[in-house]
Parts: sequence; structure tokens; C-alpha cells
Amino acid sequence: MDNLQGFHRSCYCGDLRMKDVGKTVSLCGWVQRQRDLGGLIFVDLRDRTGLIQLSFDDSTDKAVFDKASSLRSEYVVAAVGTVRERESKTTKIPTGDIEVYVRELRLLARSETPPFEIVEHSKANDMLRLKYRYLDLRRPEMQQAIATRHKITKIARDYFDEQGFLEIETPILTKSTPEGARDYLVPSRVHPGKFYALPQSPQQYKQLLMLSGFDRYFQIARCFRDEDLRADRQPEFTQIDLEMSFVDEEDIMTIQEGFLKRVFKEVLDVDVQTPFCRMPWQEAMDRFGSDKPDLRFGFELRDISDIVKDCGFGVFSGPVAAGGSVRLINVSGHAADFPRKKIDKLVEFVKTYKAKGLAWARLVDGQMTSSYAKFLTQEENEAILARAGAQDGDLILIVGDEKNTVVWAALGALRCEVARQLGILDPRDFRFLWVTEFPMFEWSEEEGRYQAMHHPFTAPMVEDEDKILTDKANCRARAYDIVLNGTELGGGSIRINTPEMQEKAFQALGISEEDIQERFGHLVGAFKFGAPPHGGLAYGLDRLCMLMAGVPSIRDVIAFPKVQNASDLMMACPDFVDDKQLDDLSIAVTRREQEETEE
RNA sequence: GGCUCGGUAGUUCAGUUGGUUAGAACGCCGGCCUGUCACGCCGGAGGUCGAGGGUUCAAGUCCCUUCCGAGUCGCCA
Repeated sequence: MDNLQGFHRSCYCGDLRMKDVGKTVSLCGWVQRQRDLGGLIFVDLRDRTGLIQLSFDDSTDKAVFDKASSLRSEYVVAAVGTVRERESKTTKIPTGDIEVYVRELRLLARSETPPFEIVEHSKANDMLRLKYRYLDLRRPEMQQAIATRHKITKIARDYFDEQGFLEIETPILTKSTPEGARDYLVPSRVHPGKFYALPQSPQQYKQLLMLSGFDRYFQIARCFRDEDLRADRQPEFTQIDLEMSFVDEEDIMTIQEGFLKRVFKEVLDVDVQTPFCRMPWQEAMDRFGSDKPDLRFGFELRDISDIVKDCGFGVFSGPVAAGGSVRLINVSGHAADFPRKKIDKLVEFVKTYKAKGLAWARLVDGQMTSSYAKFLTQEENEAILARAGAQDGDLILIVGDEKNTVVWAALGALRCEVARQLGILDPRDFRFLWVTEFPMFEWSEEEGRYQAMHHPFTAPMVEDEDKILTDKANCRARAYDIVLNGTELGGGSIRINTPEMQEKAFQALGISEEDIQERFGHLVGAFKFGAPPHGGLAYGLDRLCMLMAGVPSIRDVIAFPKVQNASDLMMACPDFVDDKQLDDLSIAVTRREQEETEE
């Protein structure tokens, strides 16, 4: 085994080109592949910039040649040699016109055969890749994704700095706030029985920073939520978190549009048009069945409750009578893409959203086949088709339910599902949208009370202020989400800045005076000392990176992500700890998973 | 917590109505080879079929339980 003494890298592998022919270069990296042709050896050397071919032949020093002969995949080497034009070129790699004819070779580390090949477009399954994440990260697409993430955070820092924002760190050890997601708790030796919580977001700190006069704050903030995972949800994730004083919604949105425009231009060379489209929450639900609509395609929802409310078909008239609705989407021009079998699958699909079923009509060659038409009058059928704007070749899909939330959820998801199945979603087509005028409150079936839809510090819309106690269902908030292609990229609001309004908001949520003091006393107390009008926003950085990198999961843009049960396969954590540690923390464990019996 | 899908050489997969010694490709090891780049040619090693239990003369295959992974509903102020 050799060492690096006296060796200094002169350049990276992937940067070399024809213009470098004749130069002597010193390179380091991993052996991608060795091809031993007998009297001639080729080695593809890889670093984070790409591949370069090293060559060795009968003019090579015997000891160097023999060392090259012993190289295997993922060995770490350093080489000194001359860049020369290849005898036979390839366009498969950017450095395919040249090679480095090696005169000095150092073997710095051997490698066992890796558990999967370190190649682009790896077919190895997720479990294996995550267990050996350090090897997975060697692959070019992972290197690119992590580099893209770096660029995005770099631009965020530059941009917000230029806009006068201060980056301020807030505590990781903080206070549990039972509203919202479950907290990760952290015990402390010096406080038996008491716990810190890891922050779900720096929300209260950043509002206090506004009160302190910092005016414009931002932070690349790690956040923690002990909830179940999804492709776009990890238990620890990163927000680009920001807050501004003396602003309204427009000020905040304008700043964000500037940021997103710049980040898309500099990272992807994509020009996004500003200002972005804006849409009240109610319109988003009525047209798309979702508060994060994907605007890359149509198939918008249409309400047909008025047409079917008195019809003889209980599946339609029932929901309307019960206060719900019947709505449809027209998968225009795609009836031929959805034969009966595929429609049957769609029926099962909507059932996962609690819809009881899916009525449908296909218009093919002037003929309508339908699951429901025979139960309705000709006038009703014609009215439905007219409402759908139906033409030959269209597929109409209808969901009715006594709860509008079910209709929206089912059809909202269905329009995305059919678009996905049709393959019409272009990942390079970026459609931004601000969703505004969110409801202030949301009815919780589980709790049997209204809960804050955003968080309890969100200001009500000025014209709805008097509804906060009297008409909760129709009280709208000064909250906004930034949505991109069906993904909620971020959200924020104008906050309450007076103790009077904050008290009203807590009252509306049914939080007792005692609870207010105990849980939010610090914030309420602070607001007595002159809080400026303020508001802000937080991006899900991981989601932004995911969409910009064009990958299907935020795991692909996080160096060391966790799997669905929130464990880390590489580090094998969480894990049991010594009784001594528990004793120091005054913690008694009452329930534990089956510990694997070893030996 | 629910639903759906998956787990077979190092890897990616195939494996028929339950029936001989569980196959292929890539990778790996050895040999040969001077222009390869998915190098080529010859030879070789490599399996607790996720785990446990059951049915059966016989289980990778059927049944039950369980573990692990993915997607999703609930959940995510």
C-alpha cells in the first residue's frame, strides 16, 4: 500500500479535455473499472466530477504495470501521467477523446467487492442502498442531487442576504407544544422528569425575533416531527425559514417570487414567469379538489349537485340531500385510454379516499356507455354532459358523497392519477401557484372541535375578523401556500401581533386561560411589549430539491435519510441504551420492542 | 393503526398444476489476450428461497404468524 507523501492533485478527472493534451496531471479517485487486455490495461478513474481513462502498456514501467494489473473496482488510487489523445475515441463519457498515460501509480486503499455496483441508474433496491448509503452516495446521480441541494441553499443565503435578511440560529432544544405534530422529546440529566422537545419549526422564535426588531430573519432550519413518513416526508427535514416585519402578503410573495425565479434560473436555467398565479383556497378546492393543485393539466372538477339533487338515482341525490355534493371530472379526449378494466381500477383507487364508488361515462364513436345513465332521465343525462363540456372521445368520472371533503379528496387525487397514467406530466414544466385565503379553522372529527388549519398565531383576514368567534367555518386566514406541480413547497402567513387578537384566537380554539399561560405564555407575554405587524414563510427545502432534481422522493436529496419506520438503516438507529444512561436521566422504560437475542 | 405491492446466489430477476440435483444475466475468483470502454475467450466458486409454524409421501410454490422494505389512507398546528 502506498501513501500520498509528495503527491498533490493537479485537477479533477472529469474536467480534462482535448485542450489539456500534452499536460502532465496528478489525479486521485476510485477505480470505476479495470480492463486488462493482456499487454494493455485501461482503468476508468472516478472522482466527483466524472471519469477519465488511465492507460498502461508495454512501455510502462513493469512495477507500475503490475500494480495496474492488480487494481479492482473501488480501489483508491493516485496517478501521475500525461494527457494524450486516444487512438480510439468514445462519446460515452465527456472525456472520451483523451486518456492519461500513467507513469506513476499509487495504491492508497483496497476495497472489498461492494454489495452493489457503483453505477449510474443503479437497479439495487432501496433497502440495500440505504444500508450502504456511503457507497450509494458515490453514484453520479446522488452526487449531482447533493450538489444541486448545495447550490439551492447557497443561492438562498446569497439572495436573502442581498434582500437584507439576517441568518439567525434558533435552539434545537426547545419546549414541547402539544398542538400539531408529535414532538421528539429529549430528557436532561439535571431535570429529572422534564423534557425538551426538538422543534417542529422555529415558528415562535422567529416571531419573537421580529418583536426584537431584527425585521428580516432567515434560517436553514432543521425541523423534527414524530409522524409517519411518506415519499415527501421525513421525520427530520429542512426548512428555509423566514420572517419579515412591517409587511403584508404581497410584500412577502414578491420577495419569494424573486428567490424562486433566481434559483430556477441559476440551478436549472429555467425561466419562470412572475408574478405567480394566485388562487383562493375555495377556488382551488372547487376547481381541483386540492389545496395544492397541479396546474400542468386540466380535468377540472365541475359540480353537478344542482342537476342531480332531485333525480331518481339515490347514489347521486342522496349525498346532495345530506348536505354534500356530486362532482365530476372530464378526462377529455382520453376515453380510449381507459377501457373497462382500467376504470375498475380507478373505482378501487377512489375508494382509498373514502369515496363509496365512482360513476363513469365513456363517449366513443358517438356512443355512450355508462355506469349510471340508465338511472337518470334523458334531460338529466344531457345536462350532465353539457356541464362536463363532453365531446366524443371523452371520459366522465363522477363522485358523490355527503361530505364535500371526500368528493374533493377523491376527485382531486383521481385527476392526478389519470394524468400520471396518461404520462402527460412533464417534470421540466414548472407551474407555480400561490394558494391564499385558507380557512382559519378546520373541524377535527377526532377532537370534536375546531383546530387551527395553519397554526394559532395566524391572523384572520381583516374582513373576517368579526367571524373569529361567531362564524368559525367561514373565517378566512391571512395564510398562503406556495405550490409547485401538485406539491406544497412552503407555507406561511401574516401573524397576529396584538395580545387582544391572540387571545381571541386562543379562545376560538377553546384553549383555556390556564393552558395559554402554560403553553404560550412566553409569546403572549412578549406581545404585550410592542410586536410589529409581521409575517413569513417556510419552504420545505427537501421538496424544493426533489422537484428541481427531478427525483421521486426527498430521500434522494438527503444524504442520510430515514426509512418508512423512521429508522436509519445505515446507523441502525434508534437503538436501546444502557440502563446506566437511563438511570442518569431518571427514565424507566415500561415497554420495549423485542430485543434480538444474539448468540 | 388500515390497505396494496415486494423479499429466491454478491446484485437484478426467472422458477409451470406442489414432484429429480433451484436456473439465467451481471458481478466475483483463476487462466489467456496490445486499443478496450457493457472488452473478448476458456474455466470455476457461490443458495438456511426473509424468519417461524402448519398442511402433505413431497413446499421456493398452499395456509397461518412474524420481521424487513416501498406506496398510500389515517396522521403531518
